[in-house]
Amino acid sequence: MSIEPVERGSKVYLEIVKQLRNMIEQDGLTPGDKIPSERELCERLNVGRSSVREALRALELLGLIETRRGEGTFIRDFRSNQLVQLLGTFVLQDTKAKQDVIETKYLIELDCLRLILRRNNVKQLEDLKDWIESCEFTDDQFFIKIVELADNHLFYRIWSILNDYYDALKLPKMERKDPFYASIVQALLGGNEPDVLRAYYSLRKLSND
Amino acid sequence: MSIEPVERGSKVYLEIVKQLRNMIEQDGLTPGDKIPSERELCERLNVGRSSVREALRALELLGLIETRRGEGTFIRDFRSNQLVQLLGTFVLQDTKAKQDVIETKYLIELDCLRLILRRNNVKQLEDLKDWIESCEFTDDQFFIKIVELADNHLFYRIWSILNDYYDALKLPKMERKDPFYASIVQALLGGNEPDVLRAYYSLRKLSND
DNA sequence: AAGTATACGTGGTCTGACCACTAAATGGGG
DNA sequence: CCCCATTTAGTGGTCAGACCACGTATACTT
Repeated sequence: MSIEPVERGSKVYLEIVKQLRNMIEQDGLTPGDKIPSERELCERLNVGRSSVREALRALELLGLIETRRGEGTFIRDFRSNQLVQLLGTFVLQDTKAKQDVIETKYLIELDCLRLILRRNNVKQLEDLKDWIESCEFTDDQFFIKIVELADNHLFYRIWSILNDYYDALKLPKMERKDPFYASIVQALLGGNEPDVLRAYYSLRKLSND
Repeated sequence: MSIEPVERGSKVYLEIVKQLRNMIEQDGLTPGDKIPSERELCERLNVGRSSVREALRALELLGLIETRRGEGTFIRDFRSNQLVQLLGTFVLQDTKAKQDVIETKYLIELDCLRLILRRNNVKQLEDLKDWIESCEFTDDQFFIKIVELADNHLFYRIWSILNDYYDALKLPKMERKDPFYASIVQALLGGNEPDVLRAYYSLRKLSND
């Protein structure tokens, strides 16, 4: 466990990333927890500090860990981005990729609406209805609630990432259009899928082909 | 351009990432092109080699560049980037919920079927039809083709990850059921969404509520 | 001219040395 | 006894230099 196998062909820093992953999993570390110091990792894994740092810096740029000088390195809440902004400038210049982001975001939102229909939890929908009537909110905030109600953790993660990408792309943000949101919720309460889809398409100004 | 400002508070390796981005943009570098060597970057930016390497390793883990020992560092075709893959393994790590994996996988497969309908590329569908009639294939292989035809790179990546997890969960694999696949393709050719959904539900033995 | 041996440039890694910063241990004054 | 200033140990941040392993281009030999 403490030894770093030669792993010919593989780079040391990638091995360290792997080891860190195991470490996190086995020790059950969660966001906020501290991981061993750089120097301790050197000893435990029998590698140089530079290699450890290469691994940590990479994970940091990915937004998976956070380092505080003088304190240590900590696991981060992956939901938060950091990476998207970077990717936005590097990768997403490709228009096809942009289009994919938008398309995927919308389709997952639709999937979540369908899931909510399937769950058929009236109480939660009533709460949602009260919420949209009682306060101001953005498009993001509304769909965060939608995705949460869909009660599928994977979709939640994926949607969050996509939403961050969406922001990074500097795509025009939806302005508030309360009646549309209300009609979506109403359709959800009605339990009729076509109505829900129609309401969503209206909001997004899409044809419902 | 050649000097690295102090940028107090910011870390050097992040500055280098930024500089590299500018460099790539200004010089119009595209995938496959070579970027300056580590030692040259040290000089040009007045920083230590370790810092340069931290930046490069981070970008490498993101899949944005590729390094070949003895040759140099090259810009990579990010369309095939492993970022989502890597992020996936981290993000999914704590989400062992089998149900979510299955549900998400199926819903994305459905989304892809809808996308194919929307694309309405008859030729590709004809090719697919020929393929399923002419050779043996597994459920995976069939849906790989489906997801490819959907022509959305993000869905392709996400589905691949989910499929890997599906395997890892040791969930029962679909045995070949040719007539079902044929009917899905037939429905796609027909261009009628309800038919497609019905065919898919039959394959997966789901009720189409 | 072809094939081989050498030299050079590249990334890969380790070590040791500082610095800046934080937090815990220490100790003295009330 | 307690509180606050000081010291101290530990942490990340950065740099410099030294090797190594590998690929390529060069020069040399045949």
